[in-house]
Amino acid sequence: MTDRPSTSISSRKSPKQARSTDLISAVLEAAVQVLTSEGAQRFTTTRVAEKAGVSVGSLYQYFPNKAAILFRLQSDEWRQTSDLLRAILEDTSKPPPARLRALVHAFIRSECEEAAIRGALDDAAPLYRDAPEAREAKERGARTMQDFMREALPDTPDAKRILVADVITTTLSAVGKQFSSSPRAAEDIETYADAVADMLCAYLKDLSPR
Amino acid sequence: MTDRPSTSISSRKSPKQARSTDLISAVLEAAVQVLTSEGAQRFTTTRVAEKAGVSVGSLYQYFPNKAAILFRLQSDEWRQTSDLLRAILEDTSKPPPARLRALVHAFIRSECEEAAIRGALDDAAPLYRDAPEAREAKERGARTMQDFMREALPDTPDAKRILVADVITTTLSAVGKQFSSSPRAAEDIETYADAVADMLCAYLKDLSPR
DNA sequence: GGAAAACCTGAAGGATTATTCGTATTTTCC
DNA sequence: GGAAAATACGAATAATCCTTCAGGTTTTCC
Repeated sequence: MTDRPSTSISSRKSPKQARSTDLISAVLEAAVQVLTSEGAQRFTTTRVAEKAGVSVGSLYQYFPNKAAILFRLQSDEWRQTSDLLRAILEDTSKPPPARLRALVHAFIRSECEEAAIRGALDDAAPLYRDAPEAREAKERGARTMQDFMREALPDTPDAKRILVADVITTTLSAVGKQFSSSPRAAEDIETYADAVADMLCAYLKDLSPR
Repeated sequence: MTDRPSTSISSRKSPKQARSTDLISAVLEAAVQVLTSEGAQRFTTTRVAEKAGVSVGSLYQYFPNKAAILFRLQSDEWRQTSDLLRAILEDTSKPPPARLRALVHAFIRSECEEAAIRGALDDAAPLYRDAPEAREAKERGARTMQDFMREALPDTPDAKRILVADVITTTLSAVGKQFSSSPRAAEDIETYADAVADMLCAYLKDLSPR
């Protein structure tokens, strides 16, 4: 919390033996626990090491700094989510609007399920979001949506389609984040997701030439 | 950064003389400068006091803790924005969709104008967002939107209308936050605002009985 | 068995921070 | 002018926190 991380955010050295691999898993698991139970504010390397049952020194052998642990967690979340979304958007057995609706439900549900960890990761974002590794992760997600748009709005000019994809992606991620920041009942989640899907589908319908 | 603030977030004591009123303004101005130039991470009471040209002790005579300064800044922002939005939504000379469109433009433009300070305030949000004073501020904004909805969707059941108002409010604030977190060209702002307005208006149109 | 590589340990260094409080200065008001 | 109230000061306090490093332990592999 004293300064911006000067070292890179990537791994420091790769484990060669079983015990070190276990150590890394233990650290990551402990990191999730510390983050959810204590919050981003009290997320410290010492606390993570303690919870993981290892020494701080060991932790620093595989993570160059505190931000690296957080980035690793966020990175795993991103990959997980992006796989989920790609699978839904590329399922050509359903028409685009149905896919979009399924996407909204899956995404908002997923955000709410892991609200605790995501909220804390968001709070900690200032520590890792400027890393170059973070930028490319987002761009990968944007491309998936653009490919979907090419199918959903085939007659729309490229520039417009990119804009629409951007608006929808931003809306979804931003709304999901905000909605899941308060605890929600399972029923409310579906109701809300339906409303958001209604909105996005209405937008698409409005854009399609009739 | 060591612990959650135990004391309230409200003012410590009210100024009686001119010099103390000046001191408070100086502190708030300096707070904005420190926040935008150094970021939430390096926002410290000492730095604020230094930039304001006063001593830390004086600062603590009118703000019970660091969070109070941040909350005060955020609070001022909220009031400013909420006044702007209310004025637009209550202007009955235009039909609801036109008002909604104007709202989107005004809001996104305003968010982008003060992106630097808002971004830093968001980063610092963990320090003040749990305060009870913060909750009621948000509820006040929600009511304005609901009143507007009563006019835009007169034939929609209450429950549905509240949901729609929630979705639109959340979308707007979340999208505005996210969009303004990267620097944008003036031209892109209008293009983007138009797209968002298209989306919200399409949603409203879809909800209105035809 | 034993050397080398990999790994683990945790006390200590070096920094930073929020907040207090005893003291000094300035303003008010009689 | 002068007492009392208001205000201002800033060194000192008491926490944390991130990260390193010298030295010990375990594993690998011949």
